[in-house]
Amino acid sequence: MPEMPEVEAVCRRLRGQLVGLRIRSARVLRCADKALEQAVIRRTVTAVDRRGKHILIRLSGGITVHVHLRMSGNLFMIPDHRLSGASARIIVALAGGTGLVLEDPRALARAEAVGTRLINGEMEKLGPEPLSPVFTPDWLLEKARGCRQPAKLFLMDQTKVAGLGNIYAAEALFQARINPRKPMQTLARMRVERLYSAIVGILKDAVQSAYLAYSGPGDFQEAESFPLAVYGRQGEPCHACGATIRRLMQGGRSTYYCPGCQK
DNA sequence: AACACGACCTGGTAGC
DNA sequence: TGCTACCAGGTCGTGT
Repeated sequence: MPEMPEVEAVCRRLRGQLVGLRIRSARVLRCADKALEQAVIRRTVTAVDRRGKHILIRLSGGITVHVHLRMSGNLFMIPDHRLSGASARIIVALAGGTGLVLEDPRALARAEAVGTRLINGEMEKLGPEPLSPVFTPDWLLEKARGCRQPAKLFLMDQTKVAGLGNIYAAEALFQARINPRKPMQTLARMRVERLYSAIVGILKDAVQSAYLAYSGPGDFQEAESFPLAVYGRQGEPCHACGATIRRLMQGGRSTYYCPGCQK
């Protein structure tokens, strides 16, 4: 479910509530190896970082809890660690009695306790953060050169740009008026620049709205107040040109696009 | 190298 | 109502 903006909202919220707290105990029900319980006990949370869609909870002693929410995961604090919900997969009891919960009805989320240096090395394999200065039109242009990948799959590829998922990739392509099937190498410079602007613009807005809407528990769908131009709208008219929004399959996922606007 | 596809999981919903 | 089929914001491993 969550893409970068939702993961960012999760991290910002956790950062304020979790940093400085000591872990009393942890209970792994699913989604992680049992070894995590012993790896985190009696350690203190020093920071909460994000890289792409990955959440990195830094602990004292050079340990990081690496969490990926995948499709339906959520991570939030509860006032009492004994009162977690039905789909709680990992429950961490903190000093003061509060709790940190990894919740995921589908149990596809994953967590692991690893060495901080090791996981930082792994994260280097990801593409740049789209809202960081490293991500530039030239960088995108360079990556697009000689790349035969369809534009949609390129945007979903976390080693190209970190954090875009199925929704925002589709929305960015719509805004840039690029057909999702178009191979990256065939895009003229101007269109790549337009794509760059669309990615940055959409993610900035989405981060803002995800942060304002996100309250911890509950799901992101309800919290989603970001206006979607094409995603999930197949059969409906395009707001820009009136053509019917279509759905196609790419890499086993649905892609939504406007055949009138996106050439 | 570049793709397709199944696996991992459960829940919601549309259609009969 | 109750069943089935399909769909879901992600990633990985395997096979062609």
